[in-house]
Amino acid sequence: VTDCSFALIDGNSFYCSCERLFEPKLATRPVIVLSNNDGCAIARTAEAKALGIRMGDPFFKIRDLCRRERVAVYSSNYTLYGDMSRRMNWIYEGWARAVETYSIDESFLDLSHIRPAERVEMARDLRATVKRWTGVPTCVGIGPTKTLAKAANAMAKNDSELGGICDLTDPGERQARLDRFHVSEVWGVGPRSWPKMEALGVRTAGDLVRMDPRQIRMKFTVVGERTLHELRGVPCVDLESVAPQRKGIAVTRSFGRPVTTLEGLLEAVATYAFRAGEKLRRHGLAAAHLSVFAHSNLHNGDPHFSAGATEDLIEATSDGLALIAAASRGARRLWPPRGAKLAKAGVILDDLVRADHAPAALIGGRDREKAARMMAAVDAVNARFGRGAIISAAAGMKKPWTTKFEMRSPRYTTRVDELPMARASW
DNA sequence: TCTGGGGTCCTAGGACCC
DNA sequence: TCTGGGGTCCTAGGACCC
Repeated sequence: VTDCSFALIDGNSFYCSCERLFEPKLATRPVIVLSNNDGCAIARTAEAKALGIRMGDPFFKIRDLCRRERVAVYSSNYTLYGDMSRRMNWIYEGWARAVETYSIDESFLDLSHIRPAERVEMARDLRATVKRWTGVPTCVGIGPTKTLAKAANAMAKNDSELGGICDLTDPGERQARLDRFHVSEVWGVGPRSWPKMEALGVRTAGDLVRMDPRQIRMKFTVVGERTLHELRGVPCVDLESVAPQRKGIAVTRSFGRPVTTLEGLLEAVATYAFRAGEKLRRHGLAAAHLSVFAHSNLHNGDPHFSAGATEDLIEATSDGLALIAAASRGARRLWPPRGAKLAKAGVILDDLVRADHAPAALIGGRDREKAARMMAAVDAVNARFGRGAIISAAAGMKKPWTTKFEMRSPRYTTRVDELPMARASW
């Protein structure tokens, strides 16, 4: 085994940090960012956490607290976060032998080419550069496996004395720290597993390291066994510098207002299907199956309804209009909702194939050339004038059901008409 | 009393991640 | 009034093949 080394670098309270970039006066104020539909808190700064705001807290339950404590509240601005993420990854490429973009705010770096004694110094430079070039504060975890790098990253976050960097390369220090690291914080050990682990006497990551791999495999399958070996420093999970081909694409949204009519549902699924088509085309893929689902509010005691329908496409396609047609068929099949009000719907594409490998239907297919030319034109116009410049009429014009984003910041870095304004006086 | 031995594919459900 | 939106992988069991 060669001397592997990975780093996990991530943005601190990433969405909140992105919002702070263009509102410097928020630097010391608590900030939170809400999920789609302004539903729950999904990102909180340290100041917001200190006020007791938890991950996933419904906004309507903490609204008063936020007003009282002058918490800055934002809707999600994925365009901004995605662009900042792209900039950060571009920086990482210059430091690492290979980079795996793991999520919008986390990347694994392959540091095997850097001598062990120099890795922390390098991490310091990287953090400083990311801060200087993007403004986003980060933490770095270093270890001989991805699972250890991930744990190290969490340790760097939790222990302010570490200065944002934790290195678990040294076996002695590693063991000491793993013994103080609760097993529920380990990457791959979820809320279903850790109570079962505690029942086996496993409380910390260090306890897990000392277990018999065969016993862990029996109770937690190979997934659990891999985690154990990774914590021992034996790499079982490779760095994926090339993103594997997508297996499915979903566009699902809660409604800003409940939907009670078939027309409303048809507009919504047409909107989602069209958007799903855009994602397909950006990846050069086509879908052979399309599913539609809709359900009522699952939290508030309203009459319950939940249904889905899957449509076969005659041939795998990325044509937005063909997807809308299939989504409409699906929506009509699951209608009516038996008196329930619909709170959410979605479109899911499965069985994705590369568009240039998609077999053509012998009978009943469309004119694929023509459809492809039209979609290319639509994509070009929307790229230039903004998404939604051209839509399908089936998506509707008024859209009373549209998901709420009532506190969204401008798309500062990607839209000319939303550029930040600087004023100077002298 | 006793009923083969090897496969593949698909699906649903569970668990996990951010 | 009000509670997110994406993904992945593994396993067991059923259906089927020769």
